[in-house]
Amino acid sequence: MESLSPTAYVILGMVHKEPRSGYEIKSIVDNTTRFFWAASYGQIYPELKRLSEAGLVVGADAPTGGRRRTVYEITADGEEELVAWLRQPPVTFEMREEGLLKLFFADALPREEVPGILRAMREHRLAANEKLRAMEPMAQEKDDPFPLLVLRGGLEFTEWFADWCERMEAQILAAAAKPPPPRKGAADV
Amino acid sequence: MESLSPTAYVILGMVHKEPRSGYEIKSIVDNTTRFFWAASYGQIYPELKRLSEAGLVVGADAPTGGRRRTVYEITADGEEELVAWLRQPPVTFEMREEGLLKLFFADALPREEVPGILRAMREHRLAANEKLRAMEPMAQEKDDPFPLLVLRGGLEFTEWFADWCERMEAQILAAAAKPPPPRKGAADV
DNA sequence: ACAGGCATGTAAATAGTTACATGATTCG
DNA sequence: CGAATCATGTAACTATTTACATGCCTGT
Repeated sequence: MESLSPTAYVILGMVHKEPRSGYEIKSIVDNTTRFFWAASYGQIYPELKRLSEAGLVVGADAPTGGRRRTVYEITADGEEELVAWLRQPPVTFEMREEGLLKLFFADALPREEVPGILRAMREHRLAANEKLRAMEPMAQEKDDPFPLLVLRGGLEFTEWFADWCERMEAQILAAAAKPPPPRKGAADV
Repeated sequence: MESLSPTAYVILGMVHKEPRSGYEIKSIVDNTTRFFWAASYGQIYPELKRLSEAGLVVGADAPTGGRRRTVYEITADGEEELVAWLRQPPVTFEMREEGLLKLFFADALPREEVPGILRAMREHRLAANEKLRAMEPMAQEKDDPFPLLVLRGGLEFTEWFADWCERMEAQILAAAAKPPPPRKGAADV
């Protein structure tokens, strides 16, 4: 059998506890794992079909009124596949942070514009923090402790990051205000 | 003009200070921005061609011995484009962390196997931290302070994350050792 | 009646990685 | 001489997003 795409495991994990529809999976992902693993309809529906063909999930008609709806349940094979994956040491770690990239190249910008980058980054992290905070009550209700643990990691991370932005902004501001130490290129002796 | 791909800006930023070859750009990216913005040959060479056609960079033959080599220099238009981009508020923030995903689904695993996930995550962060540390002297030599600032952010981040993993592992271990509080599903009255 | 949410799906585009082909130079 | 590194480039593949099409149901 072909090896599964990373998104396949998100789906297997999401249908592990109870059968769910593609739509439900998407909305749960958007409210939980999206901060460290996103998935779109364009991935979810085709992947459900593939998983179903591979016998790792089974779909069942579960219409709401006259609205057609298919919920997918994990099979024994799917369960096995999920657990085998969970046992593999995690490898993928990727980050794409446009703010850090801009900061990295900030020398190309007039100094007084640099703090704005950090301010914008900080605001993004604070906004993310609030979204996570809003989810906390939901996660607390469940008897599964791990989503809550991960969520709190997210809270701590966004707080650390926002704080770092603040400190770096202050540092740059302080450096700009103080006597300019030996500067770029020219020997200003 | 078509809007540029995100990777295009990495390239513009990389050739901003001095002309560089595609090969050099790749190796600098691999040693610096890759932690928050990676790029492969498959992106860099075609993108250099596009940027060149758009007049944002100009290529010049600069062979090393008999080995053909093209270095690209940024043009006034390219400079303008880069600065305009730097002034836009950053938007992209993405993370894909297989470890957190596994932790999120860890309820599907026997409890005693969960700390292993955190241990593996921690080791990855510590390894990344060491790589960053090895780069610090290089960054310190330059007169541009921003790459160093970003690098130190990376150091702090990896340290925070490694520490979080350690604390969470301890917490899980402690919870497992202590009297098991009301547990999953069954009412064990 | 209409907005908004539920629900499934696909087409097209964009992004990005991996692997390979090719060939020169340098260093041990 | 052979390995590593410098150097450019492409083809094939995988991943992922965006936007759209379709249609039902619920609440106002």
